[in-house]
Amino acid sequence: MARTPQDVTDAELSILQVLWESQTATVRELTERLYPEGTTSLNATVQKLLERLEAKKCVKRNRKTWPHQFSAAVAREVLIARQLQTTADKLCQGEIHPLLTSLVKARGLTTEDRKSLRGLLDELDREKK
Amino acid sequence: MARTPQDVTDAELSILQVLWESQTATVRELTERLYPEGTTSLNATVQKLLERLEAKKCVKRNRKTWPHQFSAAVAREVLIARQLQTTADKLCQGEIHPLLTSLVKARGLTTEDRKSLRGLLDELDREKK
DNA sequence: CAAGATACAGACGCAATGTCTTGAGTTCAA
DNA sequence: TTGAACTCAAGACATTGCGTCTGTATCTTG
Repeated sequence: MARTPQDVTDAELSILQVLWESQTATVRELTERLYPEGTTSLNATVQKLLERLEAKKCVKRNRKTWPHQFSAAVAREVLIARQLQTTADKLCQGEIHPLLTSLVKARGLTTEDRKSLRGLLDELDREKK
Repeated sequence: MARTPQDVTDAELSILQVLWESQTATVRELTERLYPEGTTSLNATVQKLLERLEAKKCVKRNRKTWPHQFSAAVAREVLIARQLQTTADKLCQGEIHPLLTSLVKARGLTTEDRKSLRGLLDELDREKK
């Protein structure tokens, strides 16, 4: 049973989190944000993580500027959707309905939440008609 | 940035999948089911996986019988919920609403699905009044 | 008791992932 | 223009997770 590598790893995700709020950032900025007390070698760490994110097409790099400017190439929503699909594949043979049921049954769904959900469902109904 | 071990690994999950349908099984039965062509050393592999699952309280072992009988100690639904929460924690600061939105917007939601969802929401509304 | 099966403890090996080293390229002030 | 300081790039390294295997103790049955 071979192991399946992660989509986006924890350290990589922490980088994306920053990029999602900052739009754009340099290696130095990211390092300072993520490892305020860190040594300078962590610059290389961040650089490597960015390199891997770029390979996964999760980050865009602008090589025209100096230093390079990095920005997110995937929205948070995309990662969420991807992760949900992975969960569905592993635990429900790809079905997403069980996930919905689980979430709806979970505590922490406010009246507001339920209302907005209904709104979404209504929209879908109208679309598919 | 330390790595976070997985809740239930892939190989472990494959064991649970079998237990979920069989209710109960021995090491031998599990091995034959999961590795039909396998060598006998895989018995030890399965044994080890069961041992780890037991430590994680995902599997119960009946030591009164010989050979031991194993059964699942967590329902699939629990793992689903746990996994969803993990996703929410990593990507939405614990909020589950974004997950719902993502799922509802995803393709593959039939009219039936939407109807049953509404049913669930109605139930909730009645509960909370 | 002997033989065969099962249980258990520990070790092994590979791959994933976070980190670091080194050397080359780039910019800019003196 | 040259040197100092910064950045980039490629690869190596260390730790750990995880699937697998070996060896030995323990149990059951004939």
